[in-house]
Formats: sequence, structure tokens, C-alpha cells
Amino acid sequence: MSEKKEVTIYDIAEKLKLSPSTVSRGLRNHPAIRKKTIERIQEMAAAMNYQQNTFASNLRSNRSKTIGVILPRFESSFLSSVVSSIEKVIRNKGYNLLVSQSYDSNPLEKENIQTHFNNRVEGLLINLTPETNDLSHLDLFLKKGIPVVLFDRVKSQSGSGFTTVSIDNKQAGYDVTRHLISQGCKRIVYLGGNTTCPVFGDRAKGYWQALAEHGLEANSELVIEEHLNTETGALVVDRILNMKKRPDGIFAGNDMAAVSLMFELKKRGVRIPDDIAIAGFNDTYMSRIVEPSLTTVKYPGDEMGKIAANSLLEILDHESHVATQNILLKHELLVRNSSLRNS
Amino acid sequence: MSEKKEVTIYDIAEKLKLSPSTVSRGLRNHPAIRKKTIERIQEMAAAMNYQQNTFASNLRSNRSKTIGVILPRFESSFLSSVVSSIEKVIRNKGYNLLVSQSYDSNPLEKENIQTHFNNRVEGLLINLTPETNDLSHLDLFLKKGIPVVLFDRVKSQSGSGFTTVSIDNKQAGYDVTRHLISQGCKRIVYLGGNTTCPVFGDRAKGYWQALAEHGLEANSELVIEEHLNTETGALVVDRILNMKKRPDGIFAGNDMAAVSLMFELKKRGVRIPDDIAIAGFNDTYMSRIVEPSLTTVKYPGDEMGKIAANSLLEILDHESHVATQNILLKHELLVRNSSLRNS
DNA sequence: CTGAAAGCGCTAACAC
DNA sequence: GTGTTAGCGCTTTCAG
Repeated sequence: MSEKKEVTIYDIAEKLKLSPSTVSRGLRNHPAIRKKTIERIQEMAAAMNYQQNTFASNLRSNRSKTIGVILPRFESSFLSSVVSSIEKVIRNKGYNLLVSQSYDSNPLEKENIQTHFNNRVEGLLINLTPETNDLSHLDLFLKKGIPVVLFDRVKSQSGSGFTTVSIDNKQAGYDVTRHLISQGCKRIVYLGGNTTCPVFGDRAKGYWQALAEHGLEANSELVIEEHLNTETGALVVDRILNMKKRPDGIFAGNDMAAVSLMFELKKRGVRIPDDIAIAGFNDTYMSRIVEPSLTTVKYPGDEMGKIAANSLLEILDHESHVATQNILLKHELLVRNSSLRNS
Repeated sequence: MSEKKEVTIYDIAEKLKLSPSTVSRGLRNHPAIRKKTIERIQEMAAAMNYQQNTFASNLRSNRSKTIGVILPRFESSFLSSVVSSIEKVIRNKGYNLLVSQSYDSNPLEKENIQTHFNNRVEGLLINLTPETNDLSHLDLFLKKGIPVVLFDRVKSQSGSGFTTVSIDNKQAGYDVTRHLISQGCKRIVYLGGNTTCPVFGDRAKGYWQALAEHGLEANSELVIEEHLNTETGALVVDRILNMKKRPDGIFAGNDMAAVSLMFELKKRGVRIPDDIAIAGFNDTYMSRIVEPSLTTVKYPGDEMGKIAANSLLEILDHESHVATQNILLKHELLVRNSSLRNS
């Protein structure tokens, strides 16, 4: 390592026969400094390859200019689009982005929260793990007045002092189920992730409600809890096809699971939508190109990220007690061929 | 904001009738401190809700315990899997992860590099923008001895003092093209991104070479440069179908583009692979479920992230001049139905 | 094994 | 407009 001592504002000050404070101000375009002086300072800084020491400046000002994001995983087209737009918003306002993954593990989530806290993020955006039932591990943020915005997976009853951004999952679950019913489905499987997870739990509620309203069988056998990924189809297809009475509709908690299931069903000669109608969730590109094209719910990750980040920044700006709000984004049922039966 | 003054090691020291230095050591399990004392210190710290001030500690020790990652975008199944595995490796070693997106913009990349530098990341992992021809904006890292690892998009001739991790894109391009030729294709289109981008440029080289070796027409009309995303298919389909002599094979630079193109081709009644054989790149899940299933190249993002991160950590550990290396990961041609013609 | 003291580099009162 | 001064909270010699 080339251990050339760092250039500090003192070095610049010396060369310019100025005081360190003037240099400090000059570097930040402080209005009380003469234009000319500012120029000289900044030129000299550039010439000397000055690099401001963020630690010292942070220590002094007690600000980190950093926002934290914690989410289950990056590898998800939905979540990566959320982070992506968060990053964009945050950077534009001059903040840095510290990120970590919780892998749906509650202990890991806690650890991450602690780390972000220690790094003194000025705000936190978090997508909770399914297991997270109480939000007490976020208390340390609340106590210090550091704003936290929950997005996507949000406790239904969060009057907990946190701003939340999500969609109305119950309504969406209801919409999908009702649509399947409208297409003549009588026995509908709900293939969801962990139902303790608000997202999947709420969708399940909408599902139950739609069934109830239409006097359809609501049987717990029809509700399958499984991790929703590319393997899901292979894991559950036999279970579904071997049910005493074969289902004629499937509502999957995300497109990935829906598509992988379609893949397996087609392999076994099941016709979609005639034998079984299928709907997914998320409106990934995949849902458009799969055959038949997949009915799904539009679930705008970029929008969610943008709004979550902006809400956080707004709270930060007003530096105080903006009433916390629960923001619900619009979702939209996109009916495609996988569930469209000839009337 | 509840402005309760922060608890410092001085407060702990006072309560315990110890000196700040002892507390500082105790908190970090310094061996020179009595077990008993350490316990007392840590208990008191917990009781008082002590939060270590990273700024002060960083300032003092001149370390940030942070690694930076800069890449074009998160929204890409390949890149998100890369970041994901980087994050995992990095966190496990107690580092934080600072991330930013360059959106394929060179100025933005430079800005990000500067920001990461100012934040004193201890190492940088970067996936360069296509436009980046000289690496001089990374000089400031080199000069300070901060290790930089380039991944994925890597200058072919990078003897530039940086460790690189990538695949052999030229070979991969060659493999794909040769495969198409082996299936009887005579006029093969290469649909790549910006060919100044090493990734796409190198694949193009492999493509040219394979054509040359087999005495096939290598016509610049057959090389299409276009952003590769879900829109690509719609953008280029007519251009392809209206070529004077219609191509019978297409090698697309990524699965997304390949799939979107297949979608458009099928709409127009083109039979795949009989009329036109198609191959993509990346082995996304989509490539497996699309019909016909898509021939592609396995391009392991998680592996790449892991190796890049580990290389960086290794350099960091040895704190010095480990010879930089150019690591090439294995790729694999996965032949599927989109290019398999009956012999 | 523990303490005293100095200083990392910057910023913000407060002076002039 | 610019300079003086006093820390921010921590770590680390150096003493004992």
C-alpha cells in the first residue's frame, strides 16, 4: 500500500495561506466565502488530489448521509426492481445506499437491523421476513427518531408508528379468485408461500372471502403452503393432480410458481385453461411470454420502491412528526389466456 | 426527534469507575483485559443501550469495513444474482455493502466511483459500462492501494493491475455459433448489445470466427446492435424478416432478447427452429419454460459474485501485492429445442 | 491488567 | 469574509 499521507484541509489551508475553516467552507460553497476564494480553494483541492474524509465530517456533523435497505433477497425480479428504484431516488438526493439481505430469516434480519443502526443510517427501508411478528427490534430506530418505512410485506395492523407502502393483498387475492370463479372454476387451489407472511396471508384471506361469497368449497386441503420458486411446480404437481377431486383452478402466489407449475402440468397433458385455469402474481415478463399467457396481478416494484424512498426522504426533510401513513398502491388484474375459458 | 444524548464509552467508564480506554478494549474483547471486567463492561453497555459510534471509530482506525459495488443495474436476473452472492460473502466477513447503479452511463459511473472513494470503501467490485474504454478513473483507487476487482464486463486486455472475473465470451460466442452451424444454419444473425461492450464485443468475435472457419457469409448486415431487453424482439423482428435473404439462425446476446424475439416471430408464423433456429445467453429460468425451450449458455451469476468477492477479500487479507489475476469461469452451452433441427 | 493523554480530520460557534 | 478554538467519540501509544 502506498502510504502517502492523506491530504487534509490543513494542507490546503497552508498552501493557500488560509485557515482550515475557510477551506472547509470553501469546499462546500458556503455563501459567506468570496467567489474568488472558493475558486482558489477548489482548484487547489483538485490539484492536490484532496479527498474529503467522510468519517471526520460525519463524526462532526453526526450525519451519515446513508439510507439502509433490508430485504429478503435481491434475486427476485420484483425485489430487484424495488431496490433499483430506491437506489435511484436515494442517490439523486445525495444519499448512499447500504443494503443487506435477510434471507427470510428473523435472526439475520435482527442482526442486519443492528448493523444498519450502528452504521447510523439516517433512515431504513425494510421488507420484513415472514416470521417477523412483532416489530420490537425496530424500537431502537423509533426511540432515536430515525424513520423506518416498511414496504411490501407489511403488518396489516401497523399503526405502529411506521409508514408503510404496499398493495391491498387481500383485495388482490379476492380479485383473482373471483375472476377464476367467473370463469367457471369450482375447486380452486391457493398455492401461497408461508401464510404467516402478510403478503401471502392477506391474499389467502381474499381467496377465502371470494369462495365464501360464492358458496364454493373452502377446504384447507386446497391451500398449499410452499416456497414459491422455480422448483415449486415439480414439488406440488402430483399433490394437486392426486387430490380426491381434481381442482379446476389454481391461484399461485407468484408468477414463478405459476409458470413452473404450468410447465409440469403441460408435461402431464393437463390442458390449460380448459382442465385447469391458472393465475399468478407479479406481472413478470415471463407471464407474458409463457404459453398460454398467464393471468396475473400487476404489482409494480419500481413504483413501490420510488414511493417508499420518497416517503422516507419526506419524513427526513420535515425532520419530525409527519403523521405516519399506510400507503396502498393500486394493483391490477391482468386477464390472459391461462384462465380465459370460452363462455 | 428525541434528542437524548448518545451514550459513549465515557458514560460507561464513569458508571463503572473505569477509564474510557479500558471500556474501549473491553467492548472489543481485548485479550489484555480481565474476563471479569469485560463482562461488567459489556453488561453495562447493553444495559445503557450503548451504540458504538462507527464514525469515530472509523476516523480513528481509518477503516470503513465497507465494500463498494457498482454495476449497471440491479434489475437483471444475472446481475441481481451477482450482487446477492457478493452481499452474502461480504457480510459473512463483517463488511458492509455500499451499492450503486451506473445505468450504463460513463459519467454516472465516474460519479459513483468518486462517491465510493470518498466513502472510503476498502475495496471495490465493479461491472464497467460499455463506454468505459480507459480505466483511468479507477486510478485513484490504485494509487491508494485500494483493491478493485472487475467482473463480467472486463477489458479483454486488462493487464491493468486489476483482478478480473468473467467468462470467455469469445469462446462462448464461438460455441453458440458453431452449434447453429452444425444444425444447418447458413445465415446467422448476431443480435448483440453495444459491441463496444466487452461482453457483447467478444461474443461477436467468436461469432465472426466460427462463420469464417466454416466459410459462411459474414455480413455486417447480419450483426444487429440493440439494447437487449423485453422490447428488443418487437424492435428488430421486421428488420430481420425483411432482409433480402432471410436468416435461418439467430444468436441473441441474452435470453431476454431471444425470448422476446421468439415471441414476435411466432406471432408472425415463423416456425422455430425449422424456419429460424434461435439461441440466447444466460440460462435464465425463462429459457427453460419458453416454447420451444431456448438453447442458451449457462452463465453463473452467483458463482461470479462469489468468486469476485472472495478474490477481493483475499487481496484485502494479504494487504498487499498478490499478483492480479484474470479469472475465467467455465461456461456451458445448453442445447435445447429452439435450435435443434432433425438431422 | 488498567489509565492518561493525544489526536484522527472536520465543522461550527464565536470572534474580529 | 475569514480566523480561532474547541470538540465530535474513539483508539492507541506509553506509563505504570
